[in-house]
Amino acid sequence: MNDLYKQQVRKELVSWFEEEKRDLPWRKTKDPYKIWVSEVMLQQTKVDTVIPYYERFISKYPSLESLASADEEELLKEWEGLGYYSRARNLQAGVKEVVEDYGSIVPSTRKEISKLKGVGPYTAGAVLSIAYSVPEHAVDGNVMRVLSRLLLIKEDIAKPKTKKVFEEAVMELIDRENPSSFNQGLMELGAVICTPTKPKCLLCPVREYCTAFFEGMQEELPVKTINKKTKIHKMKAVVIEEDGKILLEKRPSKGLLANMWQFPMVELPTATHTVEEVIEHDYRISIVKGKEIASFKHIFSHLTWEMESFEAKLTKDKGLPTNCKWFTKIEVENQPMPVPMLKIWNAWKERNLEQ
DNA sequence: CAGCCGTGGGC
DNA sequence: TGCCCAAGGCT
Repeated sequence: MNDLYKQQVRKELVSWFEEEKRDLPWRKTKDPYKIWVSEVMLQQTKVDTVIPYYERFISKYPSLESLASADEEELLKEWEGLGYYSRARNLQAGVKEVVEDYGSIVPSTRKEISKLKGVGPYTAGAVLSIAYSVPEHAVDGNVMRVLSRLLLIKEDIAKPKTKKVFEEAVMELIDRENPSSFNQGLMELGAVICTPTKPKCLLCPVREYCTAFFEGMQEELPVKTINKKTKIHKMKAVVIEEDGKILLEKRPSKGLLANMWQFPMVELPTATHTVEEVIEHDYRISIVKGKEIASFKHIFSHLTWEMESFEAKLTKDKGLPTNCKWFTKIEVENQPMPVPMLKIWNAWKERNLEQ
């Protein structure tokens, strides 16, 4: 990259971004806290999905202090449906660190901000450049795709080691006068023009500087390996109503769907045992299975639940585990539940509470 | 480093 | 339908 090339790319990218950028809620502010919230929500999540969550979240937690003192269950409820729920807990933990250790001022150096829980290399660079105009790299999937094409970088972006190549490229190319628009410009370009398939090269502001376009290779880049099949888990859940209350179980604080609530659920890999038997063993209750509620497949990033759910009647209670609790139907609505549980709950309500 | 961690949408 | 994809971080 010679100096003239870099200057031209910066100029075209920044001016394109400032003229064409989408009107998004988090682009109305430079508040480091709000930028931080948006960046965490946007991790592996589409803009259109994030918008309503962001609006509700900032409305409920407008400041570092308000989030720091938030109730964790309420926080998770705000996050319900967004996925990757540990993001919410890590965000709050990071915010608490800022309030307690940094006088409620989000740190403005990579070294300091990177110490915060949930703030990795990307989020650090994004907050620094967007909120503080610090010329730091913010390399995500978009940036790797755009730069792999612009600079004809053929290394496998699935390998963690490769990210360093792109971070170094950004540090060389970045507009030090306007790192905010430069970094966002790269991501915006990746989102609307330099898309994974069928990139809109004829609309691209840096087309004439793009090596892959010159070579006609834009569709072949970036190089990315990987794809593993998800393992199937056969899950059976039961909705148990007793004296107008519903039995829920809180999941462990680590691992899949941490701290979320669910209906009592067991995995039956083989047909060796019945649902009733395994429920009795795991929950120390006896039940009689009733009508089926909903059956569906729920695909996570690395595993699949083949769900079946049933109504059930309680016949004996030998002392529930401490993570189980009875809730009124109103209270059930206020517990943070993952999407597959919401599906069951909605199907159950439709049958039992309407007319 | 590799595996884990959600969800919804596009083709 | 099946697979890929998205503004990643943690362990």
